[in-house]
Amino acid sequence: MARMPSAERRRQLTEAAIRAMARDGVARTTTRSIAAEAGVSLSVFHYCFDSKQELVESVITTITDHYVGIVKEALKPRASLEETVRAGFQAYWDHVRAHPDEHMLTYELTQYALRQPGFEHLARRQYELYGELYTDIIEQLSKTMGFQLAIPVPALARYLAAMTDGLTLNYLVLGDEDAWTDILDTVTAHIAGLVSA
Amino acid sequence: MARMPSAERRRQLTEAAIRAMARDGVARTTTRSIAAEAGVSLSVFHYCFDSKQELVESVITTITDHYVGIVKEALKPRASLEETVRAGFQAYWDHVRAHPDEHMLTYELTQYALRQPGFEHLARRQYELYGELYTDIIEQLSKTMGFQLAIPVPALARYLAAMTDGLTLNYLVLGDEDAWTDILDTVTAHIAGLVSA
DNA sequence: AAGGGTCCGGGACAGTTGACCTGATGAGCG
DNA sequence: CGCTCATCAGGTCAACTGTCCCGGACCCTT
Repeated sequence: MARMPSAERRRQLTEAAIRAMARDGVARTTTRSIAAEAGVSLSVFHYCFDSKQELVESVITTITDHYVGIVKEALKPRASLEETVRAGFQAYWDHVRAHPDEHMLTYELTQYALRQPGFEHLARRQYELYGELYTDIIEQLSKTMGFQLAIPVPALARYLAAMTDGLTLNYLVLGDEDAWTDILDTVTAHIAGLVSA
Repeated sequence: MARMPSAERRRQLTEAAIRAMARDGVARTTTRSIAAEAGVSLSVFHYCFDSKQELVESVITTITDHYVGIVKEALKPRASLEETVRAGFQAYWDHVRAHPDEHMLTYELTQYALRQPGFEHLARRQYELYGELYTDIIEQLSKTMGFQLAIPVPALARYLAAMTDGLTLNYLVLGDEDAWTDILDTVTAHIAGLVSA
């Protein structure tokens, strides 16, 4: 094995853990399978992390930040508001279809965190970041395109975050891509309707 | 312990498993803890179920049917459509607030089923039933109150199911009951707007 | 070149879990 | 009164998991 500083090894183990968890599920992912996925011995794992929980904490914060980056990336201002919203949803949706396991993992980790004593704050952080993410998007678009909202920004942000979350989970369970054109259209129209240009 | 036929004992063990899983989480629930919760010896468990998986299957179908019953119960026709929708959501929401663990369990079981080889169909069945549930509700209300829909019934049903699911999960993670008045109002208004009286 | 901190490997350990078995006891039904 | 079904206590077993220890290899500094 190539030697590398602990910090980098930690990052490598975190990435390996995400791959292993996305593939096998959180419950089936052991310290041994993570070490194997990273191509290092089990001892290295405990050299870099004091415990498995410490790694899971790293995994949760990493994948949450990653998720936020995905959504932020998806939304770029376009000609009309409706077009912007539609394209943003489409870009997000394309990512979900391309990496379903990774998105499924976010749900698993949420529940793992909620059940693990002392980890509840990580689950809350995850969903608070989702809310803040949509708050930022709304305010950014509001400045760029200029519109008034029918409801308070935090309420809209939370609604959008929750709805996107529910739609994603529903898709991950049921699949059936064709069914989503109508639904995304409905959502887009709704959002566009909530603002008055 | 009182003697009872195997079938009834199975039901009792299933209920005990739901309580134990809702309290401790699916991952921490062992055959021993379920037997203890039901107040029987571990032998009885294996007398009634060939394996733990057989019990989990029973748990998933039971809790899914239970959930469907809850939502069906929540929706009773009222004076106006908007009032009906609002009251239905409120009744459902009251149940979520009263039994958060039970609802959380439905999410855990979905993921358990998706990860357990041979159990994927149970997760799909769960979400298909959600879709059918809302389809029934829409058609029932459509007959009772008489209205036309702006989008296909299956699409609306799936959208409602997914949105409710997402809102519930968001609430279970973040809590903060006060924030939901605005959101439920928005949802209600949206649904009412999707139909033309 | 020598030393020491950093990193890595193999192996061992203790605890838990699901599954299974045995043998015995009781309750209720035909 | 049978005999079957249901229950129980107790223990065994193999597999797996997180954690830890010890020895050795590597690399940078002095």
